[in-house]
Amino acid sequence: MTSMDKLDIHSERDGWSEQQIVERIFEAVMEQRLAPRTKLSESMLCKAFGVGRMRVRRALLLLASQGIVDLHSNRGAFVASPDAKEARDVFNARMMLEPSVVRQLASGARSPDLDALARHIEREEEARRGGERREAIRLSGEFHVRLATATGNDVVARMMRELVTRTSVIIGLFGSAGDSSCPEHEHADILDAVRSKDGDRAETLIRTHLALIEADLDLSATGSNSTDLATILGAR
Amino acid sequence: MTSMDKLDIHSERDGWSEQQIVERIFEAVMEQRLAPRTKLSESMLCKAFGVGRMRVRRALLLLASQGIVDLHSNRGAFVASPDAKEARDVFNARMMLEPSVVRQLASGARSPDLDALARHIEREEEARRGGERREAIRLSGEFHVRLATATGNDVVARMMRELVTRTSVIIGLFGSAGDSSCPEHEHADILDAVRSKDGDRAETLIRTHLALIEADLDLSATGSNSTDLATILGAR
DNA sequence: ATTCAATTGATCGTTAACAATCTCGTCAAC
DNA sequence: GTTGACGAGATTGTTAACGATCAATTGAAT
Repeated sequence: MTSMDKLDIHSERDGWSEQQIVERIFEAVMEQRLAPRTKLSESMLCKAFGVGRMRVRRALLLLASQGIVDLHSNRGAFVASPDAKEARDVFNARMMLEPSVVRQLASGARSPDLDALARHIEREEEARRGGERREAIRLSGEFHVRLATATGNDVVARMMRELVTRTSVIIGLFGSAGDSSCPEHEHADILDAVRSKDGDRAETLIRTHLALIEADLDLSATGSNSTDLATILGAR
Repeated sequence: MTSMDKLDIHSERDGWSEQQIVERIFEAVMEQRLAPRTKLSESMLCKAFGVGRMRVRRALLLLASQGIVDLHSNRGAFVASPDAKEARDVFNARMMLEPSVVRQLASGARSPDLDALARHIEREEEARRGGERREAIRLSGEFHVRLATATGNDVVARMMRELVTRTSVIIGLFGSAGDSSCPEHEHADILDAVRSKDGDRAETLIRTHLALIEADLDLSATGSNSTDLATILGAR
């Protein structure tokens, strides 16, 4: 139960609660259906969700506090477009957290949680085989979140959720041509290491896993801001 | 530059900006001037800061998203009162992050940053000697935040800021009689280890440092929520 | 043709009033 | 004496309208 869950659930009889709105935008960003720099106009969201401006603004403020969207005074909300440094910071933070997470899981994790992870990996590979790219991307990120939630630590779980989502934005921006979701069997390997209580191996595996994902990025490329140039010089 | 800093600064000609309000409440909580479960009524805050209800609500929502305050529908905002599990989760999260932070600093940190940390420790001991308990508590927590900011990783710095503040609340709730701020020379020792590029020692020192602080808590005590009774008795 | 300035249109930030909900004090019934 | 319901008061959630700010367009002058 993170602090967020402590917020009382508002009446949902009409429209969507703001948490649901946050969730939807969260997922859309993770699935890369909402591209960075996409404008999220208030009135647009109001109509889309059928709610008042209040809830939309609260949702946007919440998303902004998590680095998913950027707010510009009197100009509106936009899907975040992190620069190269921010990308490195996010990966660095994950490099700090995730090895400890899997090590802790290897030390002692509940079987049901591990089984759920195994099922998750199955769905993941299923989606990948089925060619459902969006679903595969989403599930691939969600796996890391589930690793964190499996520790039972809600604080860490919330942090990972935020970091993974920001990673999705980063991959969308800096991902090279190759399929951004390239874990292949890596997730399964990590889970195997956890199951055999080999903390060292699990830690090493997830380290190389993260390093691989980061290495697949082209951080020197057109930082986020150059989108401005593209927009100005190009179409529109 | 964290994502928060990307938010444009609003006009400050009248009253305080919401970020300033957040900062003030943040500090008040860290200095334990605002006790857990303290009600933060909107109208009260409006008068206190001389701003409209809008800014107060945005500030409260932001604080709620960071676990500093709890929001209850139609009842208002209250300073968070974490339970024992939440306390353990926060310390666990810090145990995951901070060793990596000091190890990274030991690997390579800029001298000016380390000098600033040294000066900070001086002010800290000065405040402790001077008997300024509040300032000592605040500086003691801020030291850990400054460690994180010294890495140059804004994402990690923001996380640490949140974790440290929540730790302040936790100490206020579960701290045993003894002075909660008992680091003595530990901060200086950690900085020494970092300066001599002894990553292993720095990691060990901060681990024991955190363990000591956590051990000083009485987590079995009357958790924050006397609602425990209701929960224990099976109410709800 | 290019540049600069003013106008226009749209969007956001703020305020004020209204409606819904909860707390607390009072009072009657058991 | 305790328990339950009830109503006044206060506080929050929501809505609607206003004012402010910024981007884009239009137009003229160089």
